[in-house]
Amino acid sequence: MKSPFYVTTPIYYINDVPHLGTAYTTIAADVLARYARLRGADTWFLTGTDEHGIKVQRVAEQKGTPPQEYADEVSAMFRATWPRLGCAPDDFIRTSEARHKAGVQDLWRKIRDRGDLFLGHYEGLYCVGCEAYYTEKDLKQPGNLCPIHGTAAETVKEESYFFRLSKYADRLLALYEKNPTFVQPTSRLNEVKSFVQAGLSDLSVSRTTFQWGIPVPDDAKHVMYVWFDALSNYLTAVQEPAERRRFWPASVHLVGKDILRFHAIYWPAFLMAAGYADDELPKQIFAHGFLTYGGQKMSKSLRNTISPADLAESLSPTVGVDAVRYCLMRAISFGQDGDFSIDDVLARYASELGNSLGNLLNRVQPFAKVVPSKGVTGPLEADLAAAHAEGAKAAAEAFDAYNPTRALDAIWTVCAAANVYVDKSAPWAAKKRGDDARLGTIVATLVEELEALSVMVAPVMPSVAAAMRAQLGLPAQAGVVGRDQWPFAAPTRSTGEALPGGAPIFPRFEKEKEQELRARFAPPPEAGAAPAAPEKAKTPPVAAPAAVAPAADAKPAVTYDDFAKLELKVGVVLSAERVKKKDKLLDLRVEIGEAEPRRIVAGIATSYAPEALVGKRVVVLANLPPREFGKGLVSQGMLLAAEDDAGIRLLTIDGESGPGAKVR
RNA sequence: GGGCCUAUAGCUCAAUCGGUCAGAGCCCCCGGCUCAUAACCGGGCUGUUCCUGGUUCGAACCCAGGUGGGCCUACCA
Repeated sequence: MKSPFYVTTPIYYINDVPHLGTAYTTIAADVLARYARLRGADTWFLTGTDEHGIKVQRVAEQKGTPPQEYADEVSAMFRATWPRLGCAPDDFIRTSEARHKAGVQDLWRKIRDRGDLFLGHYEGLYCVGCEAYYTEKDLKQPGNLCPIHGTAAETVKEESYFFRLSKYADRLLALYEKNPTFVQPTSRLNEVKSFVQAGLSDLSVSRTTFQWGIPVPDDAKHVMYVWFDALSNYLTAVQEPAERRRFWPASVHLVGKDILRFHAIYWPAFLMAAGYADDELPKQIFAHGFLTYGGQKMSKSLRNTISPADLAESLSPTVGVDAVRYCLMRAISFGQDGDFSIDDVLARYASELGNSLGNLLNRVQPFAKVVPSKGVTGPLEADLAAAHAEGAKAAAEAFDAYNPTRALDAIWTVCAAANVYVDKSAPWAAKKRGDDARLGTIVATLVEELEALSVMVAPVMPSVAAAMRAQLGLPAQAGVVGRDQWPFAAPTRSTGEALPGGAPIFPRFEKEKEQELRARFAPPPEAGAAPAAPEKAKTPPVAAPAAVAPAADAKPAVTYDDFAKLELKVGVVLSAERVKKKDKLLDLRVEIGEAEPRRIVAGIATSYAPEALVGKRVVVLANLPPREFGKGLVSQGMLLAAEDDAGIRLLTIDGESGPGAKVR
């Protein structure tokens, strides 16, 4: 019997909603789990939600609900999404559950008792009003102002527990050396290695500044910080009941490449520190790539428009989910970045699913209502059997290597061979000349091949597999531990069994429907042009903006002479373009009445589309020293603008004051 | 700017160790078939494998530099 197979997705942070990226990971995990079951492995598939932290606590407060209640709500939404995508996790863990809390605290104690957790101080920029740390990025510059309170964040030292990560660098490197497939794909392992080789610093793993988290054992004023809490889920989910412990260690943690570091470095280090031996560590971390949709990278705005579950349901209430799963697994080489689009879905639906697989099933139906007697086989049957054997083996090897893309490729090669077989064997000719024995052999052969295909397709397209089997008069198939059901050779059918047949599984779309789908799921026009995302505005800040608390924000008085030092001028924007790799910056040419227009780089791309700026009259601070942004990008001045939570608004001129007019 | 990844046919992507691998599917064209969802089968078409240099008997593959793209991070005068 195969050893147990335990596959996980990351637990998803409930600050976000399920989107294409999370769907991709979860579907991939589901595919691997279904495949493992088919092969007879004792299989466990885990997903869940990550629910603690300051962000969740704050959103809950703003809604006036207890964090647990808010978490219940969002977590339920995640849980409800997976069946809509054909995913059937065996367990769904939430970090706010008692079993998780107990498990994490247990892990904490083990590490503490072995001496790798120690009390120290965490230093960061802290807003008193929020009772929270921010990075400089989160704060408004200059001055590190809190976006909510408008007050300056202070550098504060806080008591914090630290994990002695630095101690594990050598053992981690040894692990990677000994087990080169620990991180997949291989190119990712190199990344991880070089990160570890560069040196690891100890990790702050607790906070005292918020309460929505898991209390540190014997020091309840501390709450565990994100990664310690979150990563542990893989372990805590298989602690109770005790028989579930057979699944540890995990066979593979599926993760996006953005969180690889945490899984490939922190997680094994935590486990090592808790006393786990190398063979008790997860066997593999598999980092998949990122998806773009229609060539565009995923963004907040896109997440809201492209819901894979909606796409699936619009496509077809019966097989839409399978079609989406198929396309995600087929079109995107697992482990690499890839693109997903409605055009691709429609093309593959028509060609690979409808014409190749679906139509094959229909080609058999007119010839028999029951499974005929198979009779003597010839070279054509041998060819098909050979193609089948090769394809089935290749597909299994690909699935074993967590490469569903290649597995599907191999399966479709078999499908093509079956179509060739129909052509060459020409059952219609046998029928015409009344050769029932030959016709029977051909139909029986095809029925058996179709059964094999229904099995091989099942991990990716479970409902299509079921529909195929129903038309072939076969019972639904289910995984049985210890029984390998992979069809290395096509199975045999008993003569006389019913072939119920049925309507095409992948009916062609009407032109109108296709157009409608294309329109509805077209990638949205270039994102980022919209002024101040309304999405953000719907979460009003707790306190009123800066004006209410002028004292906190006030600067020391200046003299008129100080003010007079500023050279402020009216400028007209001649051109504006985005700056590559710098999302927030726009590169502007502004005419301010000098010989040459000024080049000004302004951090306003989040609030202004470049096109909208051309011709605008703005106020320019003209006597600042040039500021270097790298790569020859030099700003010769700055634009005056007002800024609050709603975004950035440029100061402009009431009337026609020409370029160069002095502002005072 | 720092780190990492990536670039192959019009499109989406393959090519285990550098050596009959420059390939598949889609699109398009031609032919065949008629069981089937105007489906299927056969044939044809398109390549300076991003650029430049290097290593080698031999490079899509290795090395150096450059360019385009992506991700993380930084930037917000």
